[in-house]
Amino acid sequence: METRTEARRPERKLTRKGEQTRRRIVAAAAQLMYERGVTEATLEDVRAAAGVSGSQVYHYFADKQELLLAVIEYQTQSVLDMQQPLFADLDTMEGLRRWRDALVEYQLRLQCRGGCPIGSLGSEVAETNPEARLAAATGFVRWEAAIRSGLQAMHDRGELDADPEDLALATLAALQGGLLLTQLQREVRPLEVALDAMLAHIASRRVSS
Amino acid sequence: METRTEARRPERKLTRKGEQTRRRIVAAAAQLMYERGVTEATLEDVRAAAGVSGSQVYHYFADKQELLLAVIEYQTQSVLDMQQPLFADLDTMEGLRRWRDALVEYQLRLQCRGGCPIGSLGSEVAETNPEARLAAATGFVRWEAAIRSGLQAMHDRGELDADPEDLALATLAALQGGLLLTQLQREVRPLEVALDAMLAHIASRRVSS
DNA sequence: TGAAAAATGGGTTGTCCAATCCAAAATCTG
DNA sequence: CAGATTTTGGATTGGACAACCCATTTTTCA
Repeated sequence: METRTEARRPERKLTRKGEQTRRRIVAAAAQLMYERGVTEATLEDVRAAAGVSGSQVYHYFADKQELLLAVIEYQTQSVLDMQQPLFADLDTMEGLRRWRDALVEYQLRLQCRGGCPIGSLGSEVAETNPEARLAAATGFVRWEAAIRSGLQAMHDRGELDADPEDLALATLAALQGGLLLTQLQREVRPLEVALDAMLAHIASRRVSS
Repeated sequence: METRTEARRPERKLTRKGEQTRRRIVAAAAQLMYERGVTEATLEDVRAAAGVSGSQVYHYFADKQELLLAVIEYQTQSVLDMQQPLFADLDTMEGLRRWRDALVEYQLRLQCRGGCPIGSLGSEVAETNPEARLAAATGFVRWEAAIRSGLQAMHDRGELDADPEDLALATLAALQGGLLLTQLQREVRPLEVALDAMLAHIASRRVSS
């Protein structure tokens, strides 16, 4: 797969059916790339998993690269959607703790497999695919913004004596590192202690008014 | 590349020259796999980069999998060797800070490219290659142990009111997450704030005797 | 020093996979 | 409903790459 630097081709108009088929392909590709990595997920696998035939994939995507970019956006949206209900409460320690618990719980359900969908993709493409690297980086920027907004609210209420931007970025880093180690060790403990340490750090910066 | 679960073949005896050639192959493979990822680093590339010809690679390694395992061990050793001088001082806040500075400095020199050699390999192979996943996990266990021993010394002196094992694991997680985000964003800030937050957390658990 | 073992060179094979093509069926739109 | 457009099916091609083979040269060591 070559890295393309050209502009995205103009979106063709899709019928309802076409839209559905496209969606199915992206979802199947996302799943396979998550399970096996980008290079090991062949378009033949994607074709079969999506239940489409022959040239379908190339009818909706110029090449594997374009499909990959769609998958990165799809995974970013999925990850954010899943946490959406929890983001609203990240302006209290209780909310942060519920968020932490949910992340740990989720990894347990997955038996510590898979890691972070964005992080895994990002790591794989970072050095060989500038466009995809940027897409993953953008996903993380959105994720970080969601975390920051809770901490910012805490800060605005005068309850936090630290830069919310730094704290949010550090928290996301701890989460990513925790997920990676959890994935490799097949134990949730790395994720738990990483998040706990970061929450303790945040708590220690709280102002007892 | 298929995942082999069989036992390692008995090491053949190597001459001095053979030893050197093997080393060159592993070093070249490590570099290429670091730059391009495992699947994109072809054995033809490795052959050329190592300056060996034709069947050399298969003379020293049964298949790509065996070479990959050798590379993971090689990278683990490299990473630990590079930090060795700093590990000894991880029992003081000053030592921890010097370690932090060195890691940040190193990423700056690399222009934030490449990420962590072990983490990148680990992430790529985690879900498709149990043996390689285990090798990467083992590398991290060794790394964690090196960090822990400093914190353990602090704890043993009664200067640290926290579990050194948890702190070491959390610190490694923050480091890994920081490296990943730094690699994707091409800025050192994620690594800086992740490590700073963790050092601040450790400092906050210090006992002012 | 000479036979055995190890190292090297280069060619070959079979498979897998991204990408392309052409024609047929379904769907939309005036 | 009819012509245009979109969607689908299946077959094919061309290239890349892991893995294998055998002959030749170099090194070891008895």
